[in-house]
Amino acid sequence: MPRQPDDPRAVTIYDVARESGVAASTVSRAFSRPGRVSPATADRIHEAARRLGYRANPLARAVTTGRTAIIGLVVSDVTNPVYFPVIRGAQAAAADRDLTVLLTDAEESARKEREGIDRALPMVDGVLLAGSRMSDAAIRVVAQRLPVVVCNRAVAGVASVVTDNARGIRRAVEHLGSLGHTTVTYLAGPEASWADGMRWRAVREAAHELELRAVRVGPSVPTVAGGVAATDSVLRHDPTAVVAYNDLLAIGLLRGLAQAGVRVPADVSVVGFDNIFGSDFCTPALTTVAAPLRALGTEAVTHLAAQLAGAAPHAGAPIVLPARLVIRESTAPVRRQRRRKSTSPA
Amino acid sequence: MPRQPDDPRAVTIYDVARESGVAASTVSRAFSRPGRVSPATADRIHEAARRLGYRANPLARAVTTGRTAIIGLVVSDVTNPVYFPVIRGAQAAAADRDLTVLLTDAEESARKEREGIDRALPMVDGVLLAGSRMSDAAIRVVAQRLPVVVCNRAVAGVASVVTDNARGIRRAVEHLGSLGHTTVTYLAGPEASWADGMRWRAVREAAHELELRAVRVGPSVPTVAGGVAATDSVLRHDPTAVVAYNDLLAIGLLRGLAQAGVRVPADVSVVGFDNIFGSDFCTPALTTVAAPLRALGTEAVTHLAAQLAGAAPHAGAPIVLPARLVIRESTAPVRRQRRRKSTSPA
DNA sequence: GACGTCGCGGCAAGCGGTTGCCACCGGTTG
DNA sequence: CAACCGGTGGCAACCGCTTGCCGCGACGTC
Repeated sequence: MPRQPDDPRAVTIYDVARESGVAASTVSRAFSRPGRVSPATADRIHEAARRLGYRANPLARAVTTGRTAIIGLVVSDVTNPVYFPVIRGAQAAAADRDLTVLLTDAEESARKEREGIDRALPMVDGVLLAGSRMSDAAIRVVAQRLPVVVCNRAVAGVASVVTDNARGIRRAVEHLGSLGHTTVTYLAGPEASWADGMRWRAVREAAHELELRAVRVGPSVPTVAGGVAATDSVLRHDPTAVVAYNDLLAIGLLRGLAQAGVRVPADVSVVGFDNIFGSDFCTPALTTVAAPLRALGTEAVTHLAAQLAGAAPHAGAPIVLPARLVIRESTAPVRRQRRRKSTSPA
Repeated sequence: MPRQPDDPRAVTIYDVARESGVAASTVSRAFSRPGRVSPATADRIHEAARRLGYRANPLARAVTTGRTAIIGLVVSDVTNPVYFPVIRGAQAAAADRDLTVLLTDAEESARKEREGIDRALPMVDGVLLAGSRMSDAAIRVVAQRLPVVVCNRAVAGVASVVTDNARGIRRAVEHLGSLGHTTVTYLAGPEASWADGMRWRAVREAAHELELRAVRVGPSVPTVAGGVAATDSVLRHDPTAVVAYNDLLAIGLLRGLAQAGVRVPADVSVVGFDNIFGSDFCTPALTTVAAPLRALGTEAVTHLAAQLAGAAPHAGAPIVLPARLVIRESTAPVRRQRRRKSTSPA
């Protein structure tokens, strides 16, 4: 690699070394091993570095230390608004620790996810799985190669941080109960989703305790379109209150319901989960369980960073973050009569 | 760096070399210089590599070649839904070319943007600026260090890909005109925004040609909250039709208008710009100029990749991508009487 | 049969940092 | 006064991969 004269290569420790009259190793130490060189020399070196505009080449560093200070963030679908706050939180927390985030979008495809991970794996120090299509086993495989933290999912042996699904759902069901609803219909998300399982279970348990009836419809793809599509099956159960797996689904349902001429919340109450962008300005504004999305991101990075620093993986029970119920306009007291075709005259 | 026995270092070209009985350099060539080694040896090497599970270390490669195959993607705010499709498009196009995307969120702060770029710069081959808070000059500085493509902004001397603001706005104004509106009110976005300038100018020109009156109110921060906040100033102009700088603003305005008791579209028509997630399910569903968001991302990456491959920067006129008008429910024929305080009893 | 040509593989010098080890130095300590 | 010691800085080997250059043998040509 002949160094052309017109190739303004970045300045290296060697340049700084020459400039400040010390050996390259000393320059290196001045930066990465504070205290190892005398204050006087350190000053001289830093001064020279400043003058020359020296910036350590993270790649060269990485090749020796094996650490890149990059963490991978895998999302199943960048286009899904739930991830925005998560990404932001992760990004911010990473920046605080001088880590860089490498985002990988799986585009809802297991193959793309695999490819993305393969591409990223060799250059990251750790991985944050925020919504992964991979199997637990596959995740565990990755986890034994490098630190991994998963979001909103529990994988045995891997650190994870999750929303308090149970409490959140519990609040929602209580809310519905207090409005006089006697049965709550759960509109399920994807079969394979850990969170879906948790939420449905929570619905059932809360309903049981509060002496309500719980019914489940689904599964369905957790998108607005999925919600629209699920409308018929939902209506078939003649519900007065439905709790959706997530906001996307709930918003779709809202739409489907409107098209079907069912009034929300007059005829049926709807509550979502996540409190995503848009859940406040859809019509009616969605009552929803607000997941601590941003916190999920920051918390996950915090734990990942701890692992990078050598801490034990904290692979026991997931770290759970509190959710809260945001009551808006899609829930209301149950009507007396059953809606639609209920021939009973009141 | 003593290699501990319990340190399962990744397998290197040396391992593969030993396994297949050739020199490391041959292994290297077998991978990065197809045709340079005989088919027979290449096979042997690939076979050995497969057996050993060899994966090239991109960092080590980067340190010699100076190319990382990573491109930086800077967004002013990951939380802004406009970026989702852009990110996805960029990501997908990058993956096609075996490039990896390093996302940097500026969190709407120039300082954070600077920091993010500084962190990313040394390890990326090129940068995609999709919404940058930086000055043209600052961008040019970056651009002379490495390939840069900007989105939705024109910076002299830097390649850029933009939405056809003029045509898009033109369609919107025509639409409004055909509905009988005689004046269109433009709710401006941020002062410093290039796109805002383009859009306002386009409104004015289109209005002029169609013999409509154009008025401008703003600037305002381009968020839902900003839209809500701008409601009063908008109403002060007693508008019948407003086109907002973007959907976020439009959605906020919709909300503010609703609170103020102004009916959309009966009393005033509203059109947004971008066609972001949510613009279809807000109430009323927003008529908006659909920006080719995903295409912006893919196109930008395409051009960046071309530059990486040595192509000239195409720094002339921006590449412009077509927009189209999506007519939904927030626009309608103008009412006869003026709204609000029009004491006419209707 | 001597000589170019060409294909293929190896050697070794990097790329920019990091780090184990050692040498040197001024100051303590016995 | 010698042995010792902690603080500093330099030397040189490496990290994993790329690549310029060379050599070797097979083949083609006059």
